[in-house]
Amino acid sequence: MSGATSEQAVPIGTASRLSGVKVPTIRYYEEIGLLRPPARSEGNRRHYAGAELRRLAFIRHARELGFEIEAIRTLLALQDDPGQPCEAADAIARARLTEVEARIRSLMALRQELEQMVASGRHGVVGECRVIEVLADHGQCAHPHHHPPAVPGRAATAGPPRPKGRRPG
Amino acid sequence: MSGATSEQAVPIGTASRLSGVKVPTIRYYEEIGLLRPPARSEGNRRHYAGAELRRLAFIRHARELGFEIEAIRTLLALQDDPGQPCEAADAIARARLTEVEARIRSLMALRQELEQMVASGRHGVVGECRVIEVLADHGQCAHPHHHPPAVPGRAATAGPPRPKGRRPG
DNA sequence: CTTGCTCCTCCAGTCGCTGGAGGAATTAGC
DNA sequence: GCTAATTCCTCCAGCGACTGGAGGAGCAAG
Repeated sequence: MSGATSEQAVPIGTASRLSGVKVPTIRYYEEIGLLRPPARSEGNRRHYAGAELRRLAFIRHARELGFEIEAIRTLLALQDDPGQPCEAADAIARARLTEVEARIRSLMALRQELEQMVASGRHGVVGECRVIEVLADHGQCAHPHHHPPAVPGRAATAGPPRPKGRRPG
Repeated sequence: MSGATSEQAVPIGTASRLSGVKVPTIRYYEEIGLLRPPARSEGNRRHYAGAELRRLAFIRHARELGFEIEAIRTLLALQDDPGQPCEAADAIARARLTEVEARIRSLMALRQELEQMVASGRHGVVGECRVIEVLADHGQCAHPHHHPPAVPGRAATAGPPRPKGRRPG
């Protein structure tokens, strides 16, 4: 909207360089409907102009912050319709913040355990290796960072490590 | 090694409950060679005894700590051979610790940005929504948490968000 | 003896890309 | 004008680490 110097359309490679999003990823975003199909040249090449480039930068930034594709889809829809109430966008961001906070807590617990593992200094052989030992015996963990994996009689049916997909941020 | 009360073989469902690893996941571990194929009953059912159950617990714990399958493969091989030097295991654990530390730093930067996004209080419409605004304009980020996505003339060919695969810990 | 549970194998799908094959079009240099 | 290099096109398979469903066999209890 404001003073963008270059409002001309650029090919996909340039869009990639400008946004930091790889070429196949840009095409992928188009395929899944995050990015609208851009205009094509005579020779069938995609050409991206200001609006699409801004959209791409938006997506990139949101991905860096770890928003899922579906969340970004919602955010983009909201952006396209500036009269909408802002609550939905706020809610998405707050949900993401909660996730990030939980993840930080979890990682800090893991860090502590890993630190204790590697802190015991160099010892010759695996037979007396603290790393292997601690991995083999969960009871040696100082703190209950993750749910106890259940040892003796019966156990929790619930969650193994984590569900699925990657998590960028 | 020490006093395991039940040394009898159990079926896969029980092994799952004991270890906290889902049944299909146990079969998957066997398929990719992390777990050795256990003995089978007459009716072709898997039966897990002490050693395999311990191996499964080891894998589970290592996965919780975010070790990749290939790292776990190495750790298991080391465990099987207690005369080996411990360095390899230490190195794997230290590498993982470094990863976790980097991830914590990155997440804390994201948290900060997300906090700023949501901190601006409730405002009516998307048109003046800080969340959307900040996402659209990377320049509004307080700190350079992620590499600048390249705006004007030329830009970095290098890395978008993150490479691949999931990351549990 | 039937009901209901667990188990078997096989295979496709998840998420968010990534990269290769095979070919067309554009651009750069001579 | 011609060639060579680069960029682009589409299609499709693969990554990691599972997850879950279909369709069927086995087994233990009532």
